Amino acid sequence: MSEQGVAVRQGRGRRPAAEVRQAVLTAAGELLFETGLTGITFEKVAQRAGASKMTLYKWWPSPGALALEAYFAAVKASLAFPDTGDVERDLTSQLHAFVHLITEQSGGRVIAELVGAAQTDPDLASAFAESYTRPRRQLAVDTFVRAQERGQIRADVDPEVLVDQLWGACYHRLLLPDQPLTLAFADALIRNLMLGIRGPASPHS
Amino acid sequence: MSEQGVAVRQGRGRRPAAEVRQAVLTAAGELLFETGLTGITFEKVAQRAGASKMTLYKWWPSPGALALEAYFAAVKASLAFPDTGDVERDLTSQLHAFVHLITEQSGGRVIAELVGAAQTDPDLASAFAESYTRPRRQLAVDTFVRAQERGQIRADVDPEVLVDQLWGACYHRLLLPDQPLTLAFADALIRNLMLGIRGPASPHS
DNA sequence: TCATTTATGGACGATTCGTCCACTAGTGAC
DNA sequence: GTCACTAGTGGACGAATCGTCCATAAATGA
Repeated sequence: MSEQGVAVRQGRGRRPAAEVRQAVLTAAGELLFETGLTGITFEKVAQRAGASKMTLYKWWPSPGALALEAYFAAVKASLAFPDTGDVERDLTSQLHAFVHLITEQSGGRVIAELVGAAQTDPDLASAFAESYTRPRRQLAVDTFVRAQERGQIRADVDPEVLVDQLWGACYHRLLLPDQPLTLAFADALIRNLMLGIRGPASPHS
Repeated sequence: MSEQGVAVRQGRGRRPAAEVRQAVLTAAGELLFETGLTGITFEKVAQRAGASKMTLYKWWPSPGALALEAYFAAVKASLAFPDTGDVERDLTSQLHAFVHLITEQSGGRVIAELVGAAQTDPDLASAFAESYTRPRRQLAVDTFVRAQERGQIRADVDPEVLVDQLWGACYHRLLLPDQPLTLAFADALIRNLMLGIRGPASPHS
């Protein structure tokens, strides 16, 4: 564990690349959780890491890219999905874990700010899609496909749509907050999809 | 970049407040759709509107707040929901309209950038929630409540959750793009919820 | 050992930001 | 209609930040 605060380093000349890289990522991660994405500038990170600004400009295309890498280096986001053979159970535990992640302290705020910054930074957007959105979607889709093969979910349902109706709904409450993001909400999401919401008076198709 | 749209105005002294306000909102709206939210700074807007920077600082707390107001002034977002007595039809037409809005040219980009900026600007966030998120959610919830009274949707379903599973899913594809945001997607959202996705081998009844 | 590579501290111009000023035209009371 | 008050205008200013560029010196690898 690194010391919180500014790492003052004296001396000119070269430092081992691996050492610098680690110091920069650590400093960026600390700043990210302390001050949010706004606190991430090459200048501040370089100062805290005891590194030269020029080095950061050389290694990362933008502060956002650095923040993204620092975030993943810091949380080592566990992407593992359970597979017990029961979709509903697997989805519940996975969604609960997700809700915990983005509800706890700065976890959700950091993700929200990264998503937010990606809206005006194409490079960050593609980096985020590549290293976060796409792999996570794929794991969820795989879960649905397995459930379809087991007959637990109708075969004519598009798994990609389900991802948006479960995780997307959670992101909605994170990014456009109005209603609370709770475990009960996650349960309701799954229940609505599994059982359907149609009432007795609804016209059949 | 060209000088298109710059309103050159000469003369010192005072101008009527209403005139200035209109000029500022118009200029901000143009800039918003031309260059995105990034193009909205007090300096640039003031120059284009032929207004003084100080006036803008006096009237709006931040460029984001100005952009938000300019956006609504520009699009006069129609919030009207149809009510034909058939939920599924009403939801479909409303979701289609929404998909059109955020799919067409800059409409979606502007909203995405506003939501994005709100992640790091608390003032903009609350303004956005107040004038956009909350009223829109309410209208959707009202639709669901009416449907429940008609027996078209089960009474034990939380309308707020449905909002996230329909509109939230669309925002998900807008803000964390990976899969296309189409009318067919909107239809699939509604179908999944109305019918349910459970297959014959699902362990729960 | 020694030539090469590369990070360091520091400094630089350019840009943008928020504030302040003197000036003057619009506004409203009388 | 007059006149004092209000409020927007152009311009300028310091502060802060950005991206870039040095000369220097430590690490690297042959």
